[in-house]
Amino acid sequence: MGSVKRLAREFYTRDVLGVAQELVGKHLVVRPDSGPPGRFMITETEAYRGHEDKACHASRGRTKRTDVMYGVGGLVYVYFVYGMYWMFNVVTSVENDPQAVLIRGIEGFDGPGRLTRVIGIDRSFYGEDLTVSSRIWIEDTGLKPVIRSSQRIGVDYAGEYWRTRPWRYHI
DNA sequence: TCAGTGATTAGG
DNA sequence: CTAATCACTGAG
Repeated sequence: MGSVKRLAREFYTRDVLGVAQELVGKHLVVRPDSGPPGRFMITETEAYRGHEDKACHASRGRTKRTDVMYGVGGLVYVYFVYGMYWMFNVVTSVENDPQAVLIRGIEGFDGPGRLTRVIGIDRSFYGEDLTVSSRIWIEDTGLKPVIRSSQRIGVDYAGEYWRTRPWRYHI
């Protein structure tokens, strides 16, 4: 699936703070089993930055769930939470530096659990490679929206310092 | 404000 | 094996 606008490896193998900001305004493309691909502009993201970040799942080490975060940037990290919701994340940085961007909103659908339901992302996307997959990828749009930042949502457990990092980015 | 819902994880 | 936790959502 060779779209010329598909983001390549170099986009993802950078620090998560830059990638999270630049993903806002890009197009997430998801291909259902049959029919045309769905395109959704990313409107909100959050950065989770490796072992030291107490809000990041990888701060408690490498487990079956977090394994993909230790892979190369551009892989998909999906996990299930609260018994109902799939969370969709994009792995960033190089191998063994477990960073990821949580996609929190797409145009028309705010909320990380809502959007995965709408666009049909589930466990089967775990480990998918956005740079080569025919099911899911991200495209450049040329847009550079004005971004605002704020504290991350739902990470009160991480303690004062990590809870207050302004690593949520949105239009 | 708060219940629902079940995978994941740490601990015995 | 058990029990606590959880990067959430929608109803009231």
